[in-house]
Amino acid sequence: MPYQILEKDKRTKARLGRLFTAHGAVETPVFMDVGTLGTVKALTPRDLLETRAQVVLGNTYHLMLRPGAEVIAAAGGLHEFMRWHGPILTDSGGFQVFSLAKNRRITENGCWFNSHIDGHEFFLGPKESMAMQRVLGSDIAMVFDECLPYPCDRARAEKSVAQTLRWAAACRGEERAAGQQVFGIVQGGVYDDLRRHCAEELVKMDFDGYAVGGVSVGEPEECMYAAVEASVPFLPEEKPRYVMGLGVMHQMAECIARGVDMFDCVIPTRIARHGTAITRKGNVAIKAAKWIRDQGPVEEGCDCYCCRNFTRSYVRHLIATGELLGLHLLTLHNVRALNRFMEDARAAIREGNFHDFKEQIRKETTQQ
RNA sequence: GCGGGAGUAGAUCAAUUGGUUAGAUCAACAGAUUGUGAUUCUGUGGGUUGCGGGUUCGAGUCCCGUCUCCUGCC
Repeated sequence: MPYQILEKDKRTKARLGRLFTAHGAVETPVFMDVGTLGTVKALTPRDLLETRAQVVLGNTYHLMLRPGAEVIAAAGGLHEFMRWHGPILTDSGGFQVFSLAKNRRITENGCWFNSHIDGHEFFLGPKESMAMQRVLGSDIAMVFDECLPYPCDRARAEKSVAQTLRWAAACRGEERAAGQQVFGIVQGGVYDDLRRHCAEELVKMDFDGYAVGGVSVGEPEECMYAAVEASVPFLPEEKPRYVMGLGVMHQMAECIARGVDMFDCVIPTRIARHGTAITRKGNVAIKAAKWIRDQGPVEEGCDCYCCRNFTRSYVRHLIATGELLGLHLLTLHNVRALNRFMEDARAAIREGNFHDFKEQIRKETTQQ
């Protein structure tokens, strides 16, 4: 039994669970850190352990180009290569079908890309993606899908969903690494019936878990929740649900309340590198002048290494001068901030007051 | 003392033979960022063109004076 539900919230659809992987159990709801190129930018695996990170993401498209399958195979897989011995989830490259849309053309069996690095042409489809994820040896592999843009007309969405389903079936039929789970991905844009259809067809293929994809691609927030509501109810209760690309606290809380267990996002690491801290009182631009002499921590009450040891004044100085330590410390904080958020969310579910927790998060992080 | 060169935004520099509202890049400040093409992107503020005269319809630009700095020569 790879997924176990420990507790269900009464007022919302929130669940407390445990996902078992080849590299350990994951307490859900969980936020997973994005480490596209085999590193969560600016952090070591030791740092990740300290922040109590549970899962790290890798990216098939990017790792396939650099360093390439042979190098990672020679290292014995991604865990060994990057020396992260906890669970790894690999994205299939489906997001790059969206984010690198200028450099690719879709065909029946997959996608021709022109490398964003040197322009050379190469092919990535369900078969190639699963082969690469097998080499990576991730605990959870994602099916190769097409992440649809927003807006997207009905005809295109229909065609794309049909193709995503064909690709999902192809991925399902591929061989896996030892102990590797595979998750399907629900697409369908803003069209509820397409979402439902996609979810139901995926469920027939019997994946280990299911993701909601194609959200947070520029649509209004209500559309995002609508897409989750149009997908999650048609997924099996006893399997983990994962909304891809979400990392804003109140948005994750809303999704947890709708029965979602897993999230990932570049937000904490990216905005850290741009000088912004995630806190329970909303985002704080640490690079702002008003902190220039501030002797308080980045976030009051935070237990991370950055907040326990350094002042806003100092971290601001590091960011302002472009010092590497600034990127490191703020990344460390932001990663810890989201892990702490999830720890509190799990505690709230356990204690039966997740609804209030969610409302409080919304109120306090979105005020002003 | 004499000759030459240079003075323009906080910094480094642009600006056609004199011609619209003196620009650019850093810096500063503000905002974005959602399965990373991201140490990124967008925006804003900022000028007595060393100073004082003159010529001209019009001067950063030409002329005179003056100050400062750099450089060469005695």
